[in-house]
Amino acid sequence: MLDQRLLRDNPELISQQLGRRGLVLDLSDLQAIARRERDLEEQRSALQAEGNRIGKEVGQRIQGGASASGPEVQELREQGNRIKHEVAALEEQEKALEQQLRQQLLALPNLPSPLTPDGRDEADNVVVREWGDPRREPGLQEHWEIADRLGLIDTERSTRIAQSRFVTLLGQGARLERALISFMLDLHGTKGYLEVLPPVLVNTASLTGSGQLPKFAEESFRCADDDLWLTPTAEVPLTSLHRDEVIPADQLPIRYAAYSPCFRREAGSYGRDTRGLIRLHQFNKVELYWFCRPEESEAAHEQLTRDAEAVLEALELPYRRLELCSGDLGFSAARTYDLEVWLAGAGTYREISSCSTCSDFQARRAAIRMKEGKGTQLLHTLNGSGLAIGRTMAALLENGQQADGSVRLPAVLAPYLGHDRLLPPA
RNA sequence: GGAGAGGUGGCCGAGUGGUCGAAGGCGCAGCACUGGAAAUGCUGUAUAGGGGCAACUCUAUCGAGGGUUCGAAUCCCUCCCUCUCCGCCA
Repeated sequence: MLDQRLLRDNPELISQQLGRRGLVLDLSDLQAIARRERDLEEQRSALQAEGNRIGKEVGQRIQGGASASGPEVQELREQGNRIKHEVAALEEQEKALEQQLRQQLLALPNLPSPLTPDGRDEADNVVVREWGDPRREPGLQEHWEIADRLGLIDTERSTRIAQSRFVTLLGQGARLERALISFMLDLHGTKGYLEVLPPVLVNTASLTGSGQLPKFAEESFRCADDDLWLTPTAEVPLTSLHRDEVIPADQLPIRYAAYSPCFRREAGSYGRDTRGLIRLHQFNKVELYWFCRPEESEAAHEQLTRDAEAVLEALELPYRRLELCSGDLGFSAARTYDLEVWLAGAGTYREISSCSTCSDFQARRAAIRMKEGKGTQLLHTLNGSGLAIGRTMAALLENGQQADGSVRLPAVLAPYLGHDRLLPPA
């Protein structure tokens, strides 16, 4: 959420910055609402002060011996009553405005960072760096073909169990998935991340705090009988881990690495990536998350991204880092690096991680502050995949495929699997 | 799901209609005392929003929302949450 004070004082700045995202907004009405709300608050609190004064005087007079039903006390009571009603009327208006304001503010995305390059859409994203040596031989298989051939996944039967866009992992496939989760959590653990296994059913407040609601309700699965949703990413529970808290500044930065299954409706992507492990309603992910001081967030963003890249490098997967342009930023992000892994079979790079700094946007929504000396201030939050497990497996299969039909796996996984090669079933 | 108990400041804990943002204690910070420390003493120590250059000041907040009242932490209603016991259960 954006700062109401900024809205009151400088709505042009907001429109201009959101303009970089491609939004055309006239915020003068919203500004008027914000100002009117503040004026009402002023009026109301002055009236309340008067009411408090009268209440005290009544008490003093009665205790001083005046009759509770005497004329002067009676007069004060009537005054008090009148004020009470006026206050109630003002409060009603104020609440209505407040609600309107909040509702509209919650629907506005974050301001892009000054460091975010301008651009319309993904075509304007900037390749920042490339790592590794992509295989480009002809005749390489795509991951679902390999997975199918090696008996790692069963897509068809998953439809029977659930729907399309679900996958069941079998045998070596299930083991590899589990190994990747463990490997990533272990790796991040050595870098100071605290491992977290959060609830994957989250309430509305949690989804609102991290920015998925109210705008993107159609992207999440909801439980009909409860105020609970299936989380689309561990970013949601991790943000709310500290919702409504004031954190002593000397405890920052706080860093978490969480494994969770993630659930997404993938509305509007019919027909895209229908095969394999790329786009599923349920997938596994290890998520990295930072809470830090505002002045640290830029460096934190680089570090978090490096920590995600370290996974790809350890797994010997070629990748490139993109900096998203202003028009391609996610709702809560001020600045984002996407990591794209090379898929040798498909012959393309595919997103495998998205590392964002959200400035104080989520912190304001979720009321997460830090305390240093006296007074509190909003902190900054950052998140990034480290990494999406299914896409990692896809990359390992495509990049590691061998002429003999086996798949060579990176050495770092051997301790988890007991071998470094997937062989076709005998 | 059934029965009961309870939700007060960073923590513990008083407070059943009147000047209570809230006694007392602990913790924390500053000062004094000390060679230094402990102990002791004094002072201070919530959050949000508004006004003010500032000192400061106004309003709200005792789980949440509504009600009674001139006035509510205290009374009434609804809801949420926590704990204990029973049932069920991985």
